[in-house]
Amino acid sequence: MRKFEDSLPLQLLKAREATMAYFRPLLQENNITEQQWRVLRALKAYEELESKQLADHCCILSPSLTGIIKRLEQQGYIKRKKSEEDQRRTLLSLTDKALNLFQRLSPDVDSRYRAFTEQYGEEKLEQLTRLLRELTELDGMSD
Amino acid sequence: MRKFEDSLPLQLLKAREATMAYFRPLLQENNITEQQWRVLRALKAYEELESKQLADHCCILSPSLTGIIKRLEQQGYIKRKKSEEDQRRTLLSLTDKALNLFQRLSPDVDSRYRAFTEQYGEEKLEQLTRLLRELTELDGMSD
DNA sequence: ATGAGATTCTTAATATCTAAAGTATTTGTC
DNA sequence: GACAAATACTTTAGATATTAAGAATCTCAT
Repeated sequence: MRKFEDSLPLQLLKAREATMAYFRPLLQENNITEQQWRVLRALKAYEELESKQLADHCCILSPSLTGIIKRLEQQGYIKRKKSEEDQRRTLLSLTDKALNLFQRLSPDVDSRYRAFTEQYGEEKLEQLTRLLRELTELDGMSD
Repeated sequence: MRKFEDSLPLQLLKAREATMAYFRPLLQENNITEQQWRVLRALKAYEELESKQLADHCCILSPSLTGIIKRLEQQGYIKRKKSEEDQRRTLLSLTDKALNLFQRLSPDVDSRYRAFTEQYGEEKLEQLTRLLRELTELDGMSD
């Protein structure tokens, strides 16, 4: 069996931690969790999404998302409405408060991202991104 | 700000999911969680560890590890003893039951790992490993 | 029109994450 | 040798992950 430290899942976990180290302080200062931030960013990118689609984009399971949505709604960052055509569906979108948050944080996010890119190397980042995409597209055993 | 799908943390998360997809079924069949498996593997590699060291190796925070240890102990996979020199320290190691588990699962783990390597490509895996290591060693903002 | 099956979302139960506080033990200093 | 600071671990509280089950709604063949 592979040596413990050579485990690919563990390496990916550590790499993710190292990357998040650049952004976590900013999120904490603004009382936003990592998952909340992921949800907000997805909604910013797609304007309006159903809960299921949002879960897929964010890699968060529906039951987890239910709670995250509830708390984000209480904090006034997102709003929900029932779909007209299909009463099962819930449509989610950002509030002005959330849009303001992005306005306020974007510069800092960008500068932290630049700091990371400079330290790691732009070329290596592109290579890494390509390798990760190819890995993700494998998905040879998805249920 | 970077496009949502281009977020490196998200890419790393998805890549980890894709990788785990190869091994998760095996763990589930044996009623072992992902974190438990990580802890068991670390203890197999290092024979005997203090709780703190184990937490570092596994990328699990101490408070989480406390519960994981407790459940693994109840299931008879690990044993603990107090250090003689320093009564604060807890020394952890695997039981025979855990060693048997490895004997039983290793062939399956290996074959799943080979399946993954063949599909992804050995050369790409080495490249990826190198890039991930360099990323992890950055750690330019760790507290 | 209707009932079986599918789809969307939620609830429930248990495990884990995270930050903060608490406990026990040890170390360094005076 | 007493005592403040450091260390190892646990506990607590709130948020999230995971699986299974439940509730509401929709689809479709009959």
